[in-house]
Amino acid sequence: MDSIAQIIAHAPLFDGLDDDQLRQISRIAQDKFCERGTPIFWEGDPGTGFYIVASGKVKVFKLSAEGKEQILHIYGTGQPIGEVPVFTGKHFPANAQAVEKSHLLFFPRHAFIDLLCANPSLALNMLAILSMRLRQFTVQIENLSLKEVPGRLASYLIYLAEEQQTSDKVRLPLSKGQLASLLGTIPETLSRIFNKMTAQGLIMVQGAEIELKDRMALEDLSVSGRLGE
Amino acid sequence: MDSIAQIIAHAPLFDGLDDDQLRQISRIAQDKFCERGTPIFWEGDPGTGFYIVASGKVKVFKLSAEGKEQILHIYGTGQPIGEVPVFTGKHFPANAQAVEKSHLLFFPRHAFIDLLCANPSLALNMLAILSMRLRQFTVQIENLSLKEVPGRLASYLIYLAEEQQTSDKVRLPLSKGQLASLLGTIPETLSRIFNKMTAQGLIMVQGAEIELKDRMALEDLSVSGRLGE
DNA sequence: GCTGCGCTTTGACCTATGTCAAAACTTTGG
DNA sequence: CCAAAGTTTTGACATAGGTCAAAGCGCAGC
Repeated sequence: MDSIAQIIAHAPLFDGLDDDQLRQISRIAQDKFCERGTPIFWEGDPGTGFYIVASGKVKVFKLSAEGKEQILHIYGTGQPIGEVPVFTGKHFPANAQAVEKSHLLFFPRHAFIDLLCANPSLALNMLAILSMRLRQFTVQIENLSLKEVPGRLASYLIYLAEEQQTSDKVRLPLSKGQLASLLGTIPETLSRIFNKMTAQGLIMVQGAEIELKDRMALEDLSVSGRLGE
Repeated sequence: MDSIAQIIAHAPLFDGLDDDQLRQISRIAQDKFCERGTPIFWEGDPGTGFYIVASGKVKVFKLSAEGKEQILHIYGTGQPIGEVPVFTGKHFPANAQAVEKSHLLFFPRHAFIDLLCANPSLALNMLAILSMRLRQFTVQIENLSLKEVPGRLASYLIYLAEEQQTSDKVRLPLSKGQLASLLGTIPETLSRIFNKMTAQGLIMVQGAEIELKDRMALEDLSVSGRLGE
C-alpha cells in the first residue's frame, strides 16, 4: 500500500490512465523522504520538476520580509505540489515544507511533459487540478479580503466538518499557530476569537477538538464574514 | 486586425499552433459584444465554455454578502477568462463584467476539449496560462495578507511601470475606486494613502497620471509591505 | 515524576484601516 | 454651457486586529 506504483495508481492526477501508462509514469518517479520541517523547495528556486505527496503533509506558504508566514494550503496524500514552474518554466512562486514526516514522489519536468504530450487524459487531469487550485485560491482571496477573522475561522470549521464527515465535532489537523497562519492572522488573535466564539455559544474548544455547537450561526458567520453584535 | 482569425492567431493560448489548427479553432469560436458594465458570467453559473478578450477590458471579481467587491484581476486583449469550469466541470468561482466596451470570443466547452485532446501543444499552452494565474493569485494572497495597503499600492505602481515600459510616469488603467477594489481596500483609504505617499515624496498624483518620484523607496515599500516612520 | 521547551493564552496598548457623512471635483448628456 | 450623476477627497470617529511582554500549559526526554 506504499509502493510507488500503488501511490501513483491512486493519485487523482493519474486517474483513468491504463496500466501501461501508469507503468511509464512509475518509471520516471523518484522517492524523496522528509522529516518534519524539511524544506522541499523555496520561492525563487528554479523548478526542475514537481512532487506528489505519497504520505504525510506538506505546507505551501509565503513569507513576508519580516518573516511572517501565510500558508497557502496544506497538501496531503495523493496531491501534487510545485507544478507551477513545470508549465511556466519559471521559479517556484512559494515555499514548501513538510509539516510531518512525509514521503514524496518527484517527477522531473521534461520526462513528465513528454508523458503529458502523449496522454491527453493526463493533460486533462492536470488541467482539472490546476483549475481546482485556482478556484481554491479565489476563495482564499475572498476570505482574506472580504471576511474578518471570525468569518474565516467559521468557513474553515465548516470545511473541516465536511471533510471529516461529521456535523458536530472536528479535530484540527494542524497546530493553532499554523491555523492562524492559514487564516491570515496571528496566534494571539486566533486565541481571542476562539474565546469570543465560545462565549457566543458557537463552538466549544478542548485542545485540538472543536465542537460545533451552532452550525447555523457558523454558516451565517462564514457567509456574512463578520461576527454580529 | 479585428477578425476572429486575427485575434486567435495572436492569443497566447494558441501560440505555436499551425494554420490548420487555428482554422479549426476559429470554427468553434462565437462572437460576443459587451457594453461597459455588461455582466459576462456570475459566480455559481454553470460554465458551458470560456471566453477570450478580443478587445476591451474585463474584470473578474468576488462580492461579499454586503456587496463589497474584490477584483481578482483585470483581463485585456488576448487573455482567456472563465476557463476554470471548463476543466473542473463545476460552476464559475467568481463574477466577470466588462469594464469598457468589449469584444469577446466564446469557446464552447466540449468542442474545445476535443481540440485540446488532439493538440498537445494547445494543452501545454493552457497549462502554462493556468500556472501563470496560479502564480499571480499567489502574489495577490501575499499582498493581501502580508503587506499593508501602501505596500500593495507600491507593488502595483511598479508593476504598471514595467507594463507601460516607463520608469517614472504611469497612467492608471482603471478608476481609483476600482483600483481600491483591486488592492483590497476602499476609495477613502486609497485616497489618503496617495496623499501620504505624495507627502513623503514617493509619488506625485495628477488625476490618473502618477509620477514615480522615488523608485527605490517604492521598491522598498513594495518588499517590506509597510510605510516607514 | 521532574525539567525544559514550545505552544497557547492573557493583558495592556497602538495603529491601520474601515464607517458614515458631506464637500469638492469631473464627466456626460441635453 | 449647465444640470445631474458619478467619482474622489476630506473630516471625525470607531474598531478589528496587530505588537510586545509575560504568564500558563502540556508534552518529550531524562
